[in-house]
Amino acid sequence: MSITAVRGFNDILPGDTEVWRRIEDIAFKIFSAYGFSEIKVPIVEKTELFLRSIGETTDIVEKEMYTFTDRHGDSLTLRPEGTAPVVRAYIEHKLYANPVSKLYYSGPMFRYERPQKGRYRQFYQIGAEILGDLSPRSDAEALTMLMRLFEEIDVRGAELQMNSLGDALCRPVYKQRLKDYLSGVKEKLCENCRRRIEANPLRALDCKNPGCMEATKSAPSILESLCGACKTHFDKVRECLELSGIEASINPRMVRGLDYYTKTTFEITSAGLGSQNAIAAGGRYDGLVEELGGPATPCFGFAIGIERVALLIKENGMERRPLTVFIALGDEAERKGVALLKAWRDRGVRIIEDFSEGSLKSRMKKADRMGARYAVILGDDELKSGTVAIKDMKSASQEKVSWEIAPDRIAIG
RNA sequence: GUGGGCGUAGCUCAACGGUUAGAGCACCGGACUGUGGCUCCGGGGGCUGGGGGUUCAAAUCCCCUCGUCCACCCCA
Repeated sequence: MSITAVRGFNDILPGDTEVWRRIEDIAFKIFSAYGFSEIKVPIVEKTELFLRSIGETTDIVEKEMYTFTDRHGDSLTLRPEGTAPVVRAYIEHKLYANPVSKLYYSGPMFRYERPQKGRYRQFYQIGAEILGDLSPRSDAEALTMLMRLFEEIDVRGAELQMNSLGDALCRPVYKQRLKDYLSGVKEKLCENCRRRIEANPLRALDCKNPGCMEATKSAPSILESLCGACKTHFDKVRECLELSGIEASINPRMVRGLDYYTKTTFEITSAGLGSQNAIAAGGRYDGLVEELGGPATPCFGFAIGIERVALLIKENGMERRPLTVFIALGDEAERKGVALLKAWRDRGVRIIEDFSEGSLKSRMKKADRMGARYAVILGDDELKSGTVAIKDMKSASQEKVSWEIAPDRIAIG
């Protein structure tokens, strides 16, 4: 058996790469319009960064990280998400000297999970972070930008769900109320959720076990436990979204898997992806920068799962620049072809030569198979007259054109 | 990490435990000596994912393993 790729690590092949390229191009264009700049951060970070940001008791940290010791004896980790590295860089380079930093990134993330459709061990995210803006309008603006992106790349049926997780003031109070409630219905909960009462009570609200869903039906809602500041913030976000014409449904049971979130959290899902249906998610993390050693800085950020978005728009026909296949007949034509191709490509024409020696028939067939828009034939007749025969593969019409103007003809589809 | 389905030609899939594992599409060649797509004819392709076991006989049954998909868990 020959060597294969590592489980959960995929090759993205031509056909798909065009879709990916388009997603990235449109995202970057829209982000730029909203004033964001690109940041590139390393794929490997010190393990401690993720322990402190994501949370030591989260699933990601406890069982999904690619952690190893390097030759120097340092514990390093392949980044499982993009926010922590960006925040690290923000602090390290003192970007907080600026009034606000709007940053976006794109690249691979790594989590040791069981691969599934739309879930791989190396997966790609496009993310954006607003650092240094406490206004609820920046939450709404980021969400508006995101929904605009999905509209532009033609993702159908993207649904926005939101929640607020409160802050350091009101979340602990709510957590206790929820713990008390859950303890009261402990008998009806699944084994998993019983453990959650102490470890992570919010998770119980998210459980799909029918018994748990029934038992938590009348559990206290976090939205009713928000402190004044958090409530005002959440209301403002909703108002701004409405003003932007963005529909959002409120889901007080939606919980995030990372510890650093505060106030607004959200998830955008799309039908047709099975159970891995979140195509983007994120929220506010007002405490993270300080937690990692920087000045207190309110932030909002999100990440998009490129594989999942690519699955949704795969059907859309990708337009490419027209391809031309060059067919030279005979030694002299081949020599002339070398010079012509060089000159034409320098002018930006997308053209490949068919170097095979089969019959013209078979070479035409090959050109057709390669998806050529045009076939350019250079034989004895054309050599004499300083022309090439350009065959339009769609209409089957053919004309002889001088070497000078041929590249203009085949440049257009 | 748990439970389940599925791995046969490049692709989609056939083949009751029993000849040399087939079909469609794709590919290559010919009919058509400088012209593709349609038609007809011919051809090449497979360690049946891998390893072990049961059997006179395994693509088929059993075990292990790898991969993939679904659900759970979790998440983008």
